[in-house]
Amino acid sequence: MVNTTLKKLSQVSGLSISTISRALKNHPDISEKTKSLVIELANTLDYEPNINAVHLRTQNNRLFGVIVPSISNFFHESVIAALEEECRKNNYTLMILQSGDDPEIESDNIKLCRQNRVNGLFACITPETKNIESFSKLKEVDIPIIFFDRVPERSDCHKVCVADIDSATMAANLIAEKQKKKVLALFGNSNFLITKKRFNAFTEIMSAHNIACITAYSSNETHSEELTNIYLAENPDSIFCMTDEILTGVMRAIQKKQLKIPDDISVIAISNGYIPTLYYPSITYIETSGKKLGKLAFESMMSTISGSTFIQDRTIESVLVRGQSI
Amino acid sequence: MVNTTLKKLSQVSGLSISTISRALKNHPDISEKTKSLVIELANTLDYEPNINAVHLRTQNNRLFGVIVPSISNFFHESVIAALEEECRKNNYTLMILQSGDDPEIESDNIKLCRQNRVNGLFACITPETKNIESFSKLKEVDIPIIFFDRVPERSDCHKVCVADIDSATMAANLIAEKQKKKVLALFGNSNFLITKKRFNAFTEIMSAHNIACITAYSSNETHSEELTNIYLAENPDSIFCMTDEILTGVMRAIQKKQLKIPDDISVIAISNGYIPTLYYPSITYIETSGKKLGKLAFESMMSTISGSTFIQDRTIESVLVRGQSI
DNA sequence: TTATCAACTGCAAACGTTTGCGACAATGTT
DNA sequence: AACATTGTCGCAAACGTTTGCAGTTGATAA
Repeated sequence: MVNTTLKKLSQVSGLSISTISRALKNHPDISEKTKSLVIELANTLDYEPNINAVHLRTQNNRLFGVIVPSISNFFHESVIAALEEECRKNNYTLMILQSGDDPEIESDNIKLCRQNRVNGLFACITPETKNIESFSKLKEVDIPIIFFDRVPERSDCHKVCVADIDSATMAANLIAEKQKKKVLALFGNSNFLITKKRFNAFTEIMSAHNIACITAYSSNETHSEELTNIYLAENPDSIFCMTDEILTGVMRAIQKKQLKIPDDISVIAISNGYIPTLYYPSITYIETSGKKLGKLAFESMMSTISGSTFIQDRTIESVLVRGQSI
Repeated sequence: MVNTTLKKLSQVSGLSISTISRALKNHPDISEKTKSLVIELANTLDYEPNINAVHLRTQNNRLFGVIVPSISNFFHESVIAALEEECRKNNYTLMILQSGDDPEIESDNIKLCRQNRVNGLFACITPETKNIESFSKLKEVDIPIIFFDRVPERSDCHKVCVADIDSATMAANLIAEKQKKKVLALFGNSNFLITKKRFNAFTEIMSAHNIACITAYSSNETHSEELTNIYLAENPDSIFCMTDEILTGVMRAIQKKQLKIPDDISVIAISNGYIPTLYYPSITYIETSGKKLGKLAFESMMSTISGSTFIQDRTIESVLVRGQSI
């Protein structure tokens, strides 16, 4: 069966297309009698407006795009979930795109956003995104972009990030407070601005408290496990994990060696919150909430869309969630 | 700046809109000289076709929808990832929708699919979806639906599922093979067909081997943990977990009680594969691959779209992934 | 010269909506 | 009786494409 259109409703009812259209959107020009008649007819014929035609005509898609490296990631998942919820509330649609951390796919995705005439884009850039030229094309056509989590370094764009320095500082301070003497600190991809900032903040506090600090970078689970095995030889009394991936690697190494947490070794992480609860004793972590980030990013989008020329640069504050691992 | 359109390209170049359109899609009617001229112009003006107009005109959106309860789920995540990859390869777009297991949102999502004139829908229904009336409306307008994972019981619809009986059977057989005497078996939502089938298959094998079997249903982590604590009093020598959520609950209980796996107790699960590897010793599990399911669902979609009237009813076979937990 | 042909390009309709404007009848006002 | 007002409704253009068909060239053949 072919789709019902306004034209069909018009033919069946004998009313004009414009009357049908107005009746369905409760326009004051149309009499109540006609309205109810049209609405009933539309229901029996299962009319659904063709959204392409609507958008073409109104030039407003009520559509946002979001580009993440992968939806298979606790943090980005929760960001998307939050964005989705807000979109639903505000009657927007969300187009979810995955870049796979590939700049080429990323630029394809941006093209898709342009073709779809999105009203705005939320973007978490890939590590390799050096220039944001493909993004600037969006700006040329007045499509606002809210960068989140991994953002460009330049200052002339909207950003919503988790606390970079703060979260590292909180973890470091807790380690100092607990009188730890030697910490193994594992950081994520060293290309990211956030990693650099956290690294500096963390190591600074360590040296301020005269705590020995072994540092290394790792961006996946297996590598983290290897690193842990290597540096465990130096007998650290605590381990700091900057990401969930690092945490799982570290935990595998610890479990294999049958070390007791927190007696043999303490663990503290920065996390979105799910992974740390899987272990026993549960891992103490600094929560960087994707939900909050999503909500804030959406707010920023709405305010720039409604005309604010203010450059949004906002930060989610982190909170310490105490487990028994330190 | 406003978007570049064919009309603008036409005005700038002095060529007609139709020539522009044809030149951009390499139509043989247009001379090479004109083509390269137009293409260059389009590039400098950053032309991107308005996809709404294209779809409206061509009546083909190259768009699929997928409805999942939530993308925050290991299994559905991997299904989506697979679908997305196939879509990209075949030049389709994927519209990802979350129902939150709420039938009302589900039906809103279906409406969205209709409004967007999707070419097909992949759907994982909510536990409460009793009648599939809202889905049948899609069928009326010739939008094919491939149900996956959680599917309606009726036989007149396309389905792609993970092995229900097989996976339970494999787990049960391994338990028997390892000479276990008393097993605690935790199953998921008892409303689901898949749970019933697995329950029956599992318990049947247990009784065939004279293995004592304590069974219970649970659909979240906390509840599973409680159940485990309760039934651990009956000293089972092994635990079967039908889902990842159950597994994490069970593991928390086990870790709290400091039980040694597999000496004190054995564990076996049905899982998508990520969670079992987090623990040490790693958990033996029956893998139900979301990736494979996604690929198969896409295949089914393509074949029904290209005219096959055959009712697709396909199953992903499970494979045993041996850890050290049994 | 005229007819024929190929190569190239433009006209105009159509996809399904929304919406400014005008038409028309019925009613109220002077 | 003439006019203004109000309540309903339809006409037609526009959004940005695609595409069947026809038109315009210039060259070649008769």
